[in-house]
Amino acid sequence: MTIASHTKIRSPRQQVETAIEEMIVARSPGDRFPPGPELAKQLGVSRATLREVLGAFVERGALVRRHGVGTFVSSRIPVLESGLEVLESIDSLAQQIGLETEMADLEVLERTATPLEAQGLGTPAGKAALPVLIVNRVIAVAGEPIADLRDIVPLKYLRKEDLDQEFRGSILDLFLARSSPILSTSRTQIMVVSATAKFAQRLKVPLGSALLKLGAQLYSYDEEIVAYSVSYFVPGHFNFHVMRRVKQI
Amino acid sequence: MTIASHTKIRSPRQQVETAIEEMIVARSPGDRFPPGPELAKQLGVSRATLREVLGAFVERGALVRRHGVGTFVSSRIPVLESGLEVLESIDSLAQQIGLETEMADLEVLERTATPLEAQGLGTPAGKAALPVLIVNRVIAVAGEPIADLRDIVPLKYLRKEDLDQEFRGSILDLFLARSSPILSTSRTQIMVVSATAKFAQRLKVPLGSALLKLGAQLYSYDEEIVAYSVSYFVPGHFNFHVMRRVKQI
DNA sequence: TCCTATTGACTTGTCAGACAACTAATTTAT
DNA sequence: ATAAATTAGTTGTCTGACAAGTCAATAGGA
Repeated sequence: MTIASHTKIRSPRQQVETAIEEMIVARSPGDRFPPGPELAKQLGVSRATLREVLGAFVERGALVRRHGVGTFVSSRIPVLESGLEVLESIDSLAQQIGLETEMADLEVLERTATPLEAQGLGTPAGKAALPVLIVNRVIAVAGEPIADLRDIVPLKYLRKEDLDQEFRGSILDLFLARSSPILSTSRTQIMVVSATAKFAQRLKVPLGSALLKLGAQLYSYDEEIVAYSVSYFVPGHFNFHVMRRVKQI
Repeated sequence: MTIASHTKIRSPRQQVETAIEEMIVARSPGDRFPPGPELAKQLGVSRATLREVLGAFVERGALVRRHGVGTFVSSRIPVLESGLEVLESIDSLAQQIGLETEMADLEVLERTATPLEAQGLGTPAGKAALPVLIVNRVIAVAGEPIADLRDIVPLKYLRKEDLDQEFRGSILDLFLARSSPILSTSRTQIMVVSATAKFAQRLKVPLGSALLKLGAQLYSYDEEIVAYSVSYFVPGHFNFHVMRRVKQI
């Protein structure tokens, strides 16, 4: 048994993924990519592996491949990975566009989940009461509230003690930093609601004004729901968008 | 030169794609997929091609692959392809869940685009006036309005004469049926607005109530914007959701 | 008996090299 | 000049093989 190095072992696939991503951001929309065989050699990887990775970027809409012609950077992506299809914390989103966020009204408590919360966590109804950690807070920029976030996490995955003084308000970032549980995807429902008295007060908006509500189940790599989060956004501060592919017939 | 058959030539990739899709819907979440080599032989295709297609489904979150273990149907997809990441017309969406839709207040006109519309179509400002076709209508179910749709299409791609008596209200479906232009993706902005007097009247909702607004650029295969559409949805009739992948660090 | 290695079968991940299919520009023939 | 044929370059697909990971069964030691 050799002494394990502390550098993470990254599979060829992962290496190529980040390399391609860097190549894309370094190029302008419409630019040509090096031909497959050449790029594969350059990255020290087989063409098959390279093709699998390129295919993923095509699927995401970042690259366009044309049979017999070439591979090109898509001309319709202003900034890579800024859409809703990638799950990132509000903090890192704000950081990318150079915003300083503040956290207000933080509230952390442990209790049993309400039926609605249990449903959001995918627990079959009628089961024993599920103990959860509730993290509630308001995100503000320059003193102006822009979002109200509530995370519901089964105690199995996170306890009150795990939140140290440095807690910046993002359960997602916490999980990613601990790398346990390992996260994979999130299923996010998109809704609109009118501000109730409670939210009107917390977000400093008129009663009954329109809010964007996102409800998200966070899935671990082994397909467990590790968190259910509900967010309310004040319009105008974030630009959410989604790349949708057309269902060919 | 042989006489061309009227059956569309489908590449191995496309054939495998539909085959896999059928396999997924025929299975239950968590079910095991046949091992790669076996499935490849069964579909009459090489394992490399199969892997590329499977990778696309993994990227979409419909399948999960585990090194050394197997490939499984994702347990987090209730119905395949019902999320926002796939662009389908309201009609086909409604049809899938067994709803009969009606079209009301249809309005079709040709004029030049307003600056805002031109911007939505990606035309550089200050250019010559862009002639467009405007298609406006309300979608209703059982007499109850659920959405207000407006499509803005440059006359280059669609003229008033192209809309026959059978026009069902969906520009998307029309383009798909004509298969010209060939569509690829759509970039959709997600917003919330309060109903103005105009929309309150058209959608029969209280003035100032919350509406979900989607603004979408429709891209052709050669990356031209062929339509800009703005939709207003009355809450509660559609469940929009998005699968978001977690950005690993 | 119980616990711990080891083995082996199975599956996905990666590799190498080759050829087919397609596109666009160039060249040739009419 | 126009149209057809050629050619170079690129993506699409195929074949067969081996590496790497997982898991259960088995053998060995306490």
